[in-house]
Formats: sequence, structure tokens, C-alpha cells
Amino acid sequence: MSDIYPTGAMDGYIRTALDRAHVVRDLYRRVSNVQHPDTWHPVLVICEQCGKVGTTIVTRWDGERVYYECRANLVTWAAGCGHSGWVAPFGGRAKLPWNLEWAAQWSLFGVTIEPCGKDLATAGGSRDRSDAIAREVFEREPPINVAYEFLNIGGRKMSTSKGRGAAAHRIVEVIPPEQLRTLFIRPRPNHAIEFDPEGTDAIPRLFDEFDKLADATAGRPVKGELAPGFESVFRYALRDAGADVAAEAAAFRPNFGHLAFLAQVPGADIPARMADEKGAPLDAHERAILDERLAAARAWLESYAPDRARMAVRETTPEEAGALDDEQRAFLGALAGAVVPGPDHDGAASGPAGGDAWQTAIFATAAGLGLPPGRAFAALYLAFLGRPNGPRAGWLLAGLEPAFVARRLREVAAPDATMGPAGGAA
RNA sequence: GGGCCCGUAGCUCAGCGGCAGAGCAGGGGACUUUUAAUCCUCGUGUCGUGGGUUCGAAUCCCACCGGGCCCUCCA
Repeated sequence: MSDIYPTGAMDGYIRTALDRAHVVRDLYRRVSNVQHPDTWHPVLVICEQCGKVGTTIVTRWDGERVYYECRANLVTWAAGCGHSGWVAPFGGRAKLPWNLEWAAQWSLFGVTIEPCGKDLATAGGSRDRSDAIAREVFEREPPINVAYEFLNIGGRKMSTSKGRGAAAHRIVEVIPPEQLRTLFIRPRPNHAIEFDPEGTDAIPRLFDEFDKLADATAGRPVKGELAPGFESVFRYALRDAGADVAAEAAAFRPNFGHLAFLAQVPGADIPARMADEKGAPLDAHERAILDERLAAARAWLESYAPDRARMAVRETTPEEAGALDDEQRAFLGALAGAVVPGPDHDGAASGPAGGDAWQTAIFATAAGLGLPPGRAFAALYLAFLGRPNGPRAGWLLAGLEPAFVARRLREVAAPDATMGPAGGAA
């Protein structure tokens, strides 16, 4: 905006504002209860001596020039140099105060609608003053106003000054631009955006929502309802305004939750897995999307993800393993035999070599006991992760200390009497 | 003291005079040599509360309760 003043485009508005200084003073008093001295004029001269603009006050206007003073104590945040004199306030030598500048722009650019944040829309606030200035000083109906809302994080406004800036900073690390834009343009403008990423699935769902927009735009089937205008939302969410919307919509995008899972699987070849899922090799753009999402998923797991999204091997036997039945316990006990030597021997324990060998051992052991594989795997997941499902078990176990694996298997296979189910096999 | 926005399913929200909805979460079922599987299937919820208008109110009006943001200057 400061570029405009030197061109002289604002000169007419400056002149009008000065001619109607008494109207402006009256209006400030009436609309906002702001008292300016009777000699105050609505122009800020750039001090010819020190170059400051905030420290000057104009007290006279003769139709061509204004008399201003650069006062040392006019404002608390800067000290003027004390210079004073007459100057023609045109061509960039002076600026209009904020509210007048805003109103002048509406006339200059022919603005018919201008949304603003709700902080400005309060009664007696900036917007009210500028509206009144437009009507009474520049004699023009102000633009239609739409007050838009703020982004709330966990029920509170995101604010650097109130200690929630860390949230903003961290969020940008986890959420790529396109998903962040989705978050902002999705809701109705006068609704606060409620977004609480801490320990919730809000971030994965944001990705899912973006992907749903892409699916719908590309004509793929989607679950649930679609808001009207979804194509526009998708288009505006794209980081590159000139992007090929159809191509972006068609691009393969891995599911965020799935990536977060795979990111925790030891030894997973994620790009190969994604190519399988797509049914074709990823192109360069899709690979870039994958890399971005994978990084986001890892960051999410580190900072925001709820515990249930993390698959940590429990250091002690999970309580959940108490739910296992005798067949499953017998299976775990038998599988412990696959790890030699046992914990009662000295020396390093060794187990099946690698994930494949483990996987084979699991299936063979389960089959030998007539236990369906599904229940065998559930027993393993409960014994190590405390949850009924997880990453491919063979590779999970292969990544752990064999002695630890054997100890855990035996613990769960033969729990203390207090843990055993009533009427269990003797 | 004043202004604006919001209270609808566990969560995020749509619906804004005409049979209370979606996604996610959750329950149940099927299938499976399991890296998130996938496919069926399941929604009574004082629509914040109390009045009012209406043949009919989540929806419009009034009041209240609760939550949030804003109201010097500067841009």
C-alpha cells in the first residue's frame, strides 16, 4: 500500500480528508468515543528531518499545505525529533491514518465486498470507523462486510503472545501446506475453526478429508456426503495456484494413517508397498507426495499422535495379555521353543534368522497345535504390543532381542496362578 | 460496560420452517499364511435451557445459561 502514495493516487483522498477534518473528528468521537484535539487533522506526515511517521501531528491545513510537529512524546513507542514546519502532504510525503486509508482504498479500488477478521468487526472498532468514514467523508457506501473467524487450537485462539505460538510452530512442521489450506478454507467463514491436534486423530482426518476432495474431484467414489463446491475447495487447497487440477486430483496419495503405521514397522519398504497399493510405479510427483506425507507421519507420531496410534513393544507384559485363552498360551509356549537357548542358559540367545523364518515358525507352530493363524497372531500382538493387531509379526519379533522374546513368550504362556482363568487346564 | 461468533451422536461438523444426518471413533458379523486389511451391519440424540410465533421449530423471535474472541495505538 505504501507504494500507492508516491504515485499521487491517494492525493485526492488526502485532500478530502483534510477538508473534512471536523467531520472525521466528530465521527471518531461518535462512533468510537475517541477524543482528538480540535486541531487534529487526519493525516500523518513523514517527518522531513527524522523520517518517522508515527510521531507527527498535523494541526493546521491551509488548502495546500499542512503544519505539522514531530513530537517527542506523542506516542509511547517512539520519540519524535522535535522538527516542525509546513509541507504539502501529497505525492508520498504523508499517509492517511489506518481507518481513513482503508476507506480510501475502497473508493480507489472500487471494492464492493471485503471480509475482515472479527477482531476488527467489533462495535466501535476499526470497521465501524472505516464504514462511517466511507459514508461521511468519501460519500460512498462501504463494502459488504463479512466477519471471518479465527483458528482455535484446543478451544483457544492460536496466539503467539499467549504462549500458544509453540503450537503454531509445531503444526506447520507436521501439516503440509495443502492440508493446512484445506483446514482454513473448508468451514463457513463465520465459524471458528476448532482444531485440536494434541493426542487426537485430527491431523490424519485432515489428510483424509483432503484425499476425499481429490477423489471426488477426480470422479472416484467417496464415502459420505460431499459439500457443494468441493471442487473449488480442492483447487484452492493446492499449493500451486496454476496446478493442473485434474492431474493433482488423479495423483496417488497414500493414506496418512496407513503411512503412520508403516513408518513403525521395522524394515518396511514403504515406496514398494505404495507402488503395490497403487498397482503401478509411483511417478516423480507421487513420490514427492509420499515423501512429504511420510515425513509428516513421522513428525505426527513424535509429537501429536495418541498412544493408540503408536505401536511400542511393551517393556513389561501387557495386562491385555490376560485375556488370552489356554490354546493361545500353549501356542506362545511352543513358539518360545523356537528360540534357543532359553533364558536359563548363559550366552546369547538366538532365534530364527530374519522375519521370513520367524513368520514360518509362527505358522508352523500354530498349525501343529491346530490353532487358526488369526488367533495365533492376535496372541503375539497382545503379548508384545498389548493390542490385538499390528505389523507383520515375524519381522516384529526378528527385530527384538531373542532372549527378550523367549522370556515374554514364557511369561504369557504360564502366568501366575492369580492371572489364570478360572477352570484353566491344570 | 459493549460487540460478534458458537452450543446438534464419544469427536469434527452438515442440516437453518416439513420424517434428526455424514465422516471418524466404537459394537457385531463374514473372510483371511495378517505390514493399516477389506466387505457387510448397527445411530433415541433432553438439537444448551426456558418461553413465544406457527398446522408444524434443531431451524424464526425473546430471555437466560455455557464456551470463545474482540473493543488505546499501530497496520
